[in-house]
Amino acid sequence: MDVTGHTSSGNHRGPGQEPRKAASIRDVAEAAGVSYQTVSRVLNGHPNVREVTRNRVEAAIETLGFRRNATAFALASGVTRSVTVLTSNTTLYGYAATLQGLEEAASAAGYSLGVKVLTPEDDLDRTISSAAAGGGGLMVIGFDRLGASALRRVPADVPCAAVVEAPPHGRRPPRPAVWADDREAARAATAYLLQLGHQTVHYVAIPTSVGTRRSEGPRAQGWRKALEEAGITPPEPHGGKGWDAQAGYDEGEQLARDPGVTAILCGNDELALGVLRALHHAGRSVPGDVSVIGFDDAPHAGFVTPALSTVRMDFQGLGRDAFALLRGQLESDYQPPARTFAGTDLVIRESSGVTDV
Amino acid sequence: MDVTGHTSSGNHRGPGQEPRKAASIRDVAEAAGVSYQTVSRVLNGHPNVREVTRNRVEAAIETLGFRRNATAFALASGVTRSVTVLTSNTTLYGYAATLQGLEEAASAAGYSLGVKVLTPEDDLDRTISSAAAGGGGLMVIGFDRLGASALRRVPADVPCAAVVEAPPHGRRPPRPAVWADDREAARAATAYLLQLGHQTVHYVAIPTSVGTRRSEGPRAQGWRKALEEAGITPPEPHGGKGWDAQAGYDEGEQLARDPGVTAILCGNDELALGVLRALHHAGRSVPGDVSVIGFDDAPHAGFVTPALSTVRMDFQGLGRDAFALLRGQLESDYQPPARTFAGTDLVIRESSGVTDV
DNA sequence: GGAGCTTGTGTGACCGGTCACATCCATGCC
DNA sequence: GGCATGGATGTGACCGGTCACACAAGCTCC
Repeated sequence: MDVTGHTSSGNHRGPGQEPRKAASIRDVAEAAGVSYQTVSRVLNGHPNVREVTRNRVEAAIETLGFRRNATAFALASGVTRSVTVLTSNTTLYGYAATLQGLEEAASAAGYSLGVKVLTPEDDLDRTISSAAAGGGGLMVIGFDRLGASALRRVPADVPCAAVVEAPPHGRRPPRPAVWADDREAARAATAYLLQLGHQTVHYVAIPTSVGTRRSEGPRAQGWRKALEEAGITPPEPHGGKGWDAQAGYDEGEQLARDPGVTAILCGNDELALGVLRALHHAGRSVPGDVSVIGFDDAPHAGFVTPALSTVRMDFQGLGRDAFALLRGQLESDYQPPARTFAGTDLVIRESSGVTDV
Repeated sequence: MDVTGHTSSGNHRGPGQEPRKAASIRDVAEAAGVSYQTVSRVLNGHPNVREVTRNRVEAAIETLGFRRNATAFALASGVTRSVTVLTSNTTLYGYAATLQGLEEAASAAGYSLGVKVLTPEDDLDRTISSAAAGGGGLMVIGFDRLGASALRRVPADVPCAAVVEAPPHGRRPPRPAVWADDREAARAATAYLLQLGHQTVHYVAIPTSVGTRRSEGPRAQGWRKALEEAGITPPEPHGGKGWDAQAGYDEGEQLARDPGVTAILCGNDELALGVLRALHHAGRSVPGDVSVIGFDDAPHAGFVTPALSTVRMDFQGLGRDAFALLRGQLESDYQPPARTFAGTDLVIRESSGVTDV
């Protein structure tokens, strides 16, 4: 079945009507019989305008359908109130949720939000430069290599804040940034699985922002640390090439073949879903034969069967905090809250349990 | 477990360095020993500039770290090349995918993209007005009531295009718009279920952009039509209050209690996931006892168990086409492609099957 | 050798707002 | 009555670019 859709592309402009230019404050001024400066005063709510004058101007604004030109305003006043988000992805849950937090915060502060999706093909420097030319600040979602390298390339004179993967101990990101402690979260999740009685825990990695080895991301580090603390030699991590369920399925097929695999930590819930599916196909029950824990707590995680145990992340909080950090650079009198955001949270559902072995 | 995160908010400005203003073309001109106009010519690749002069200017641009002020450019040239998307949601699959298509198209055409999330609380007219003040066009995602009413309120002189629910037969949306024929898609999906041997098909609705009755959306209409064509009186539709899995679960619990329910069409995949979960809890097997079909083909639909049969929608194509429609209004010499986009596609996986009855 | 064209470059006005300052007028006060 | 005060309004410059046009120098051509 392939049903074609429709498009309605009517030119919704009357036949005789000219696409006449938008009214400026001077047009309004003329219509109201005042100077353009008075119109400006009315627009900005300046107190020293007589009641009658104000009314006359407001009437003129109404009849002419005047809207203040934001471009001219920005140029003349030097106030931009806009930020652009640089991200390599907008649909994956972690990114989308961060973006949402960013948007909420920006909107609440009266900022407009631009979004620029980074692709490996385009010239990063050019992209950044044109995004920065807008005048406002830059926000970078640096969960992956593309985002991280974009962050590194932002010129020093451009206001910028980022949300990133937890940086290696003692190392600071190139710009003001916020992050969640997913290293510790991964450690705790792994420790929990060991405590359940599993001999070891396998890891299916997400791509990471740092290095090329898939074992280097903070989640992988936390997993490794938990194993080492328990005196277990970490097995070779899987994955690291993709974020989606298909990637998880591919890795899951391999893992399912190994009877020694009884516990799997996944870098995100999509991967976990794929792993779950592969285990199901291989006839291995979850959590009976294998425990699986995801990461991020995507909206559907609790509704698949078996319901996915996972680590909840406060992506929206991350977005909000990162925006506050940027705002602190943009407005000299704004003090970004120093609070650390709400952290991570291990949520146990059905996909993890005591091993049968 | 509650691990707090960190924020690194260092002021990455050296102690002695002034936050000195960005260089303008006149600064560059002075540094290169030419007039500002010559700098402008170099920036715009004007041919009539001597090789040596060009090099000198480019060197000055490099040393001063000059970036052309996009605001001033927009004001002076009258070219904006930016569009703002008005949407009530950014994370739900259909919205996110549409947004992605929009962004791709905008980016490819050299436009920057703004996003403004609509909430029931904020003043629509004010929001629209401030979004339109940017100068560029407006794109509205009108899948729901909020989006649809925003679309209706966009002033006639503001360039605008939308992606909407399929409008009622013969009716046109208030602005140039694109849509998928989900009415027909729902009809086909329902007909397929009937053909499998089900006596009737129940419907769990998504909220819709039109009217208040949950039966009025195009998907509901298609479902109803298929039943009527088969001489079956449509049962009362369920849902219509939410988009997410929890809403689906709530409706699924009710449906699970009714042994007469053997086939369920859901307004989206999230709802279907919730329904699946509720059926599972009630001990009714899918597709053995009940067939379930979703809508949208979200990324995880194929990886849940049982894999979800669903209707694939080309949201990205919708986004691209809507952008082309807007671009046609913004650039007088740009002719939007008249092609109808790729349509919907019923994808059968595991959650639908022949009834046991 | 000057008219006429092309090439390279500079000047002034303008886009649509804001800001600093000047002006006009009505008060209040001594 | 003279003067400081302050409210209401207007004027000119400016933000950082672009555009239209002027103009000088070099070249061709008759």
